[in-house]
Amino acid sequence: MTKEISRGRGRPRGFDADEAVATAQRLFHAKGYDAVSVADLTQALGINPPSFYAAFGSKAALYARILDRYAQDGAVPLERLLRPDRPVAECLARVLEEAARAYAADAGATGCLVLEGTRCNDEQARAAAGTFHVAAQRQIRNFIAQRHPQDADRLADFVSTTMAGLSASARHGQSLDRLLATARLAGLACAQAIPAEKPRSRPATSRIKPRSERSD
Amino acid sequence: MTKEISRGRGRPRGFDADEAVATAQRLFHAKGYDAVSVADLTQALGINPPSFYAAFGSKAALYARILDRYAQDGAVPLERLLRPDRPVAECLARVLEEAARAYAADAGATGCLVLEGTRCNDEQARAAAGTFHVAAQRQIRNFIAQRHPQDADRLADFVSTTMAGLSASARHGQSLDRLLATARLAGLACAQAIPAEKPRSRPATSRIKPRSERSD
DNA sequence: GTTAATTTGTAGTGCATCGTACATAATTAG
DNA sequence: CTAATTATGTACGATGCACTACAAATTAAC
Repeated sequence: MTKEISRGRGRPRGFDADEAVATAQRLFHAKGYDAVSVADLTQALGINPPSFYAAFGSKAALYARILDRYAQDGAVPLERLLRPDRPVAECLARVLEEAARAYAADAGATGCLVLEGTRCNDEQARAAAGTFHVAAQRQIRNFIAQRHPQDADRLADFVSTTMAGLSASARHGQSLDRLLATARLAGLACAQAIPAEKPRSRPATSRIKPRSERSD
Repeated sequence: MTKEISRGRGRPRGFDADEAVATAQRLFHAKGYDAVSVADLTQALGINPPSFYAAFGSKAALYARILDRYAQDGAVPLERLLRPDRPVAECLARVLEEAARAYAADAGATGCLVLEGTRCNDEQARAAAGTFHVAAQRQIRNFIAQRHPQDADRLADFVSTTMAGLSASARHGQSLDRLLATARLAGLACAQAIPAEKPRSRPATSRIKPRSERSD
């Protein structure tokens, strides 16, 4: 019903913008922001520079749009994993495990798009990625603080730093198995650091986590 | 006595090469390989491009020379920290702690020069940094394998990944205190992962580590 | 059909990059 | 003093970068 809203008067666009964003996301994720030139993008999209700038404004603006898309779809789904009805340590372990999976999911686009973006040399792109990064850090910190306020800072730092390490090691070519082993070891460290939630290191009920939310 | 060896016949060099390397190291460490242009270097050194290329060959060659210097002086001294006469877990914890200190030592040049160099966009520079990175990884792995061969792979991965995370978090602006807290938590995880070396989590002899090797 | 609006393709602008040609300066060997 | 050798300064080359001016093309509105 709302299909004709975007059908303005002029010449219709010769390519699909959403599809182009997905293609560009793959490129940015695979090579990093700096290593992708506008020429690379226009060639991959089969368009010319004026079409690119008319559609997306600039390379940095397209990148910001892609970060939004990534935070909703491809990233680690913090909202689903940080559950108030589960032990904090278990949730953090799941976050680290899912990060390992996400960062190794595509062999041609390893690591975290946001975390790697915080290292690029373009100021706008770096700021855009940084916004998502600090938002994720704060989300983790606030989740911990609700039940373990005294340990929130250092545990959130540990989780964030471990995620950054996982992203780096994924970029260095480590396999999913190796990343998962590291994530699980870090998850155990989280459990050890939380003092009195579950006195035993393993959950006494031996409840099996449902696999419905697994990404693979 | 060996001062005249380099005194060839021609016009003497108008600047000190070693001093220039140190200056360039600061620049590369502060801004990253890609963000430092030859113009930045020549300006910082007070020389012109021909002098730069005559002395160092190329930007990548100078960077390789700097990596050598860094591996000897500024990096985490693995040879001193991985001691056969101390528990493996204690040594790994020391490595992580010293990494945190080194990565936050200079507020204007945070992170690890090698680890950050593995992410740059120049193929030569990336390969040079990668060589030092894999050498350090193997050194850690071999150290663990001498006494705990079954846990060497996953523990070495955990330590390497944590160091990469510490470097990233240092670049993100985390203070030394926060990095140290993360490093210590990861160090405890190492101790937990090693099965039967020291059954208690704290060394029973309560032996105080000598401070002679501390860098600060 | 005419006009307004939007996209497209060609070509190019301005800028930064790494690296160099060439003449000149400064030093030593003979 | 002369010649050989090395470093320097000026200026430039070649390439890649993000981005755009402009006219032609394609559509909807009237």
